[in-house]
Amino acid sequence: MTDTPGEGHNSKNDAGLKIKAYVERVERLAEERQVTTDDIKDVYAEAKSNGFDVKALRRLVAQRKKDADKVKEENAIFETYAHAIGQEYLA
Amino acid sequence: MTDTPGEGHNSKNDAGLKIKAYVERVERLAEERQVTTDDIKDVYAEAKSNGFDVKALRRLVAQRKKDADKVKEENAIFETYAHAIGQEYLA
Amino acid sequence: MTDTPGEGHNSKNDAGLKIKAYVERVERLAEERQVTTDDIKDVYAEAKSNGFDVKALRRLVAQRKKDADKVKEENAIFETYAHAIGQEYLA
Amino acid sequence: MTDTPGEGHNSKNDAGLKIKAYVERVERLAEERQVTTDDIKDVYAEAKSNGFDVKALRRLVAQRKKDADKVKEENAIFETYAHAIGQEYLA
DNA sequence: CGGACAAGTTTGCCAC
DNA sequence: GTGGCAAACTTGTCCG
Repeated sequence: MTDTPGEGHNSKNDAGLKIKAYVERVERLAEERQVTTDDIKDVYAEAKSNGFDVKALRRLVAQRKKDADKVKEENAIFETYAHAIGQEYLA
Repeated sequence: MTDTPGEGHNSKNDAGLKIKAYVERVERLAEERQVTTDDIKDVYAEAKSNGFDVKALRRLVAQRKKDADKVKEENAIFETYAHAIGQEYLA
Repeated sequence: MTDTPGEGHNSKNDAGLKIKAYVERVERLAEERQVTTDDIKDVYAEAKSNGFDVKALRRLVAQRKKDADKVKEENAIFETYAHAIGQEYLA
Repeated sequence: MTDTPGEGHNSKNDAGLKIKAYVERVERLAEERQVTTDDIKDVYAEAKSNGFDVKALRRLVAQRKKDADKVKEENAIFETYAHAIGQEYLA
C-alpha cells in the first residue's frame, strides 16, 4: 500500500487533487487570456498615439464581427423607431 | 465637561463622527440611485414584454442624449474608416 | 370612435406613441439618477472643503459595499457547494 | 517614385492601410483569445464529464481571484490612508 | 430565460 | 485648464 492506510480507494483525497488540478488549469488559461486582452489594449493605445480614433476602430472591429445583414437589420429597426418619434440619425 | 475627559477640543473623535456621517450620506444616496436604475430596467422590461426591441430603444435614448452633431461626427469618422478598408455599414 | 378619426387601425401611429412614451419615461428616470449622482458628488465636495481626503472616503464607501456584498457572496457559495454535494451524494 | 503613381503625398491611402492593419491585428488577437476561452470551456466540460459540479468550480476560481485581488486592494487602501494622513498631519 | 462573465463606455482623478 | 490614466458602472453576450 503506497497511500493513506485505512482507505480502500481514497476517493475523498483524489477528488481534492482533481479539483485542485482543474482549478489550476483554468487559472493558467485565464492568465493567458489576460495577456491577450492586454495585447489588444496595446494595439489600440498604439493606434491612438498615432492619431487614430479608438472608438471608431473598436466599432469597426465589432461590426465586422457581426454578420453584415444583421447590422443592416439592426439599423433598420433603429431607423424605424427614430422615425416613429420623428428623429433622424443615420447617414 | 460633557465629553471625553483629557481632550481639549476632541478633534480625533469629531473627525471620526464626520467621516461616518459623510459615508452614510453617500451610501443613502447610492441606494436611491440604485432604485432609479432598477426602475429604468423595469421600463425596458415592460417594453420588451410588449414586443419592442430593447436594444433599439436603448440606442435611441443614448443617441438623443448626445448632441445630434456629435452623433453625426462620430458616424462620419466611422464611415471614413470603413471606407478606408473598403466596407460599408451605415444606411 | 375613441381614437384619431380618419385612420383605420392606426397601428403605426400607436407604436410611435408608445416608443415615445418609453423613451421619455427612461429619460425622466435618467434625469433623476443624474440628480442623485450629482448629490453624491456634492457630498464629497463638501467633505473635501472641510479638509477630508476624498479618495480615502471613496475607498471606504467602496470597501463597505464590498464587505456587504461579500456576505451575500458567501451565502451563495455555501448554497452552491451544498447543492453540489446534494447532487453528488443525495440524488 | 516608390509609391502609387499620381498621388502627391498619398496620405489618404496610407491611413486606410494603417487602419486595416490595426483592425487585422486586433482581430488576430481576438481569435487567439477566443481559443483560450474555448480551452477554459473544455476544462470545465471535462470536469463535468468526470462528475464535478461546474458551477462550484467556477465559484472557486472566481473566489481565488477575488482573494488575490483583495490583497492588492488592501495595500492600496493602506497607501491611500497613509497618504491622507500624511497630507493632513505631515505636510 | 436568467444569471454569470466579459467588454465597452463613461466618469473622476492626477500630472503637467 | 486639459489630456491621459485608472477605476466604476453599465451594457451585451453566453452558458446553464
